[in-house]
Amino acid sequence: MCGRYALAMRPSQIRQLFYQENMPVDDAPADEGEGAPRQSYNFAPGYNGVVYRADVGDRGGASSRGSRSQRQARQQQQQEVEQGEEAQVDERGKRDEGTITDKDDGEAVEGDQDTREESVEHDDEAGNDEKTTGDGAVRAEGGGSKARTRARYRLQSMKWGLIPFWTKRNPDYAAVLKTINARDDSLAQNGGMWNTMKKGKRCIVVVEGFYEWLKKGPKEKVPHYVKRKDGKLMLLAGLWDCVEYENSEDRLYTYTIITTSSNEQLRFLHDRMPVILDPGSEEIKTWLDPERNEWTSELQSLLKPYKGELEVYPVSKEVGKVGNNSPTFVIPVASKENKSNIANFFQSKGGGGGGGGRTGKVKPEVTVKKEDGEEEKKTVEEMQKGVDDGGMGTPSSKQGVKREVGSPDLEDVPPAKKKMVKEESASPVKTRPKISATKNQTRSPAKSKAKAADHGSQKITKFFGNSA
DNA sequence: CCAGACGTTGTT
DNA sequence: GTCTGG
DNA sequence: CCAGACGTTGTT
DNA sequence: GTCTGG
Repeated sequence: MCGRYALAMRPSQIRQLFYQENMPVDDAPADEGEGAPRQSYNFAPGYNGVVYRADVGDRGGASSRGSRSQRQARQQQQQEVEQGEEAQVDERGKRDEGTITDKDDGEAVEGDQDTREESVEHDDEAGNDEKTTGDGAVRAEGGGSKARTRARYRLQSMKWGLIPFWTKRNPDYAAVLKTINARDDSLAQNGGMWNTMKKGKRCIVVVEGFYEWLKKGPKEKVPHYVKRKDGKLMLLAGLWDCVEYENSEDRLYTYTIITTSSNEQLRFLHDRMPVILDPGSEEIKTWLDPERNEWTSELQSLLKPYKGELEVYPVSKEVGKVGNNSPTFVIPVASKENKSNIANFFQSKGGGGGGGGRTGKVKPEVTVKKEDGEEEKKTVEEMQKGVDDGGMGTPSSKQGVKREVGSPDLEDVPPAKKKMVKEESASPVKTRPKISATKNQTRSPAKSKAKAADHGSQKITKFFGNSA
């Protein structure tokens, strides 16, 4: 499902919005430069996106941390969890209380220093511009000398398509494509690829909205855009990891987006949707809590269909072509029932459609930017070619309301990045696979076991606040 | 013991 | 159809 | 996720 | 890295 989304905002702007939601950002990537997140209304797998996470260190997973004895202790805990999951939650909470300032989450004595130093170095490589303390904690604001420490949280640039830390060589594209999403029911199972990350490398993936293609026939697909009705950033539950290929010094950070069943509102469009969490909510705090190092039913229960209100409407087919990028991709396209959607949009925007149309009789015109820098002008009519219906989404398109984060800002179209990141690096790879043997088309044996998400919903609270 | 998978969506 | 690129 | 390419020999 | 299959 979630295989394409919109994120046109700069990290600095995202940081500001996080601040308003009382979500601390102790570090963030630079807006521009090598390794900076891509700003695009057509964000695709393989791009560098914006991820929010607790600063637990790159090795901050449940598996590869701590001394041998600590690990054994954890295994014991894990067995307990398997035996009696429900009862375990409470005990977990108690344990956490005692470890808030203890920094017991694994980074033991030795080798600790190295890890932290490296972590700081790589922050620079990833385009982060602020210095870090590297200790994964920070003084709470206004606490005076008695200030307690709280976990550090950071925005970070990472690549979409998770590559596990144990991976030896650069995986092919098909493999990466399979890890742009992680199923909630896969996380519910005990073993498997997600096992280490779900314990210690949970994150939030920052988007403005995502695209889904409605199948209207065997051949015809109509892209739809989905965003929050309240205009806030859409925060998706995710996992991240950091890999260092053999014979390489470089660390590669990647992420995946967790999917679950669709809610009622999106059912017409697709049967799956990303897990959406509300900004500033207790759920996000729980999901990112670095002190939770085991997978519990509490964490699993966060992965449920979204209960809040979304806005869904058909958009231009131009978005289908990767490399196209335009703010028009997130505005509704006219349907038979509502031919004037787009014209209304441009008029309400104050008559300047992106260097295109004037108000009045002139047809609205937009500019579609290719990633290589070329530009192409199109009238709205042209853009709607082939789009007939799509009425079910019922776009409301009231632009006047507040500042809608998901709405395009035509006066501030972020410059499309011209350079594709050349990854390959020092690795033979890709060479001459011309004659490849037939790929394995193994049928998926429908794993599941799907522990149906229970219905419990949590309320939004004040949040992270300064310390706890 | 070693070797190999591990992940998703969609479509039929 | 299958594979690659973004 | 979707779109688009997918092939060879020989000659200059 | 960890688990499964042979």
